[in-house]
Amino acid sequence: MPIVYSFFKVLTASDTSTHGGFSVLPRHANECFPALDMNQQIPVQELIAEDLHGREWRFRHIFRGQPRRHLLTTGWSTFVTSKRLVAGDSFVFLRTSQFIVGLNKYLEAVNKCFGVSMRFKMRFEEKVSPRRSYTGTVVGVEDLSSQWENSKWRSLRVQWDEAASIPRPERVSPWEIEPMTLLFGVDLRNPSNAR
Amino acid sequence: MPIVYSFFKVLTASDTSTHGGFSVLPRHANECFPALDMNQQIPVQELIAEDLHGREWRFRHIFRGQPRRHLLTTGWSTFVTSKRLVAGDSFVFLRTSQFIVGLNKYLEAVNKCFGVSMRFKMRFEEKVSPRRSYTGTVVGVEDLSSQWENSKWRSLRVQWDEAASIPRPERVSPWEIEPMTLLFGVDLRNPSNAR
DNA sequence: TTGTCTCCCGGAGGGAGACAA
DNA sequence: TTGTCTCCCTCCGGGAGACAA
Repeated sequence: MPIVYSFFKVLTASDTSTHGGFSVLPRHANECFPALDMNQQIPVQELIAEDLHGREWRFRHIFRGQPRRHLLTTGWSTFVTSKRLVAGDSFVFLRTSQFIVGLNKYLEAVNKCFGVSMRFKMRFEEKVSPRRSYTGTVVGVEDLSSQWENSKWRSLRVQWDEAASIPRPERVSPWEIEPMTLLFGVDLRNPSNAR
Repeated sequence: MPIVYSFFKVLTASDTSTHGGFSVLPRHANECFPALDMNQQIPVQELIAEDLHGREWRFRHIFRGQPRRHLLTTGWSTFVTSKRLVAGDSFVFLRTSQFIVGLNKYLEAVNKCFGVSMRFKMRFEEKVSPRRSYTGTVVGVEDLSSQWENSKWRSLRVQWDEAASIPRPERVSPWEIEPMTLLFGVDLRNPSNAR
């Protein structure tokens, strides 16, 4: 499982003030940001981040001040006003991770209410398989682990229709699959039926 | 019928620019604004106006410049940005008038769709009558005049339940009255029934 | 180490008269 | 007469190091 680099900080009054930017703890910057070129007198780079809605945010990441520290300056204040952040709010930074799912994607998936015996289709990347998608049936809905009750993460036990040469999971998350419409037992999207 | 003082102007580029205010034609200012104290070197006063949503707007009305002219300065630019006015838009100024009805009040009233035989209640001002409200029935829905087709103005012909010592109109506008709920013929709001 | 303060400077914009159509 | 221009000056706020907890 890949390591997830992330940090989290409760915003201070200075972080959310109109005068200046956001100060980053050195450990956080080292772990989570691309390395700065420390040969420069004042090391600077542009960071591009994405929020859970898929919107892009650009921040100037600079290492300056006496003593030296990591700061996010240009771009930070528009982020603060746009998100209406105030001192005391929390700021979470992640690079990408499989545990992060777009909010809309998640809400859509949860709305579909997958249940036992429901038919579904799941896409695979082209690099992984020559076929784009495989079909199957939900055969169980249960927590993956008692440690994470009511988590939707890999909550669906599935049975695949056909054998395949590529490895496919026995459990999937609702946002990984698409439900298929059934009408009187005839699967309208099944390729064996005329379209 | 009272005289309605009003003016109307197509906004110029200067009126909507960020630099400066709104210039008022002298005739308009004389007819529609309270008179300025012309003994002052630079006559100034504050105008308080209300939009159709009932929201209050304050403008500084000043008579200055070479040659002298009437201007609305402080408060005008927030009005422009808030209403998203641009050059070419029209600006209408009225003092109060019985023909001006709040937008929400109007929309609500139109939504109620008054029809013949509907029961209603109408409030009167305390100065006019010791009773606060009288009930009646709508007996006709028609244009007040063929000159103003589909106007809701006094479009409802009504019959009052009881005689009263005060003069009451034979025709009312939808926004002047309130519909009363009827259930199996029992008027739930009629004072003669227990509440 | 890191939050706050203060200073500096540039841009936005209000408010004034100049000026011209 | 009245729309536009330009100038002036204030205010806001980003961005820097100073400083202290």
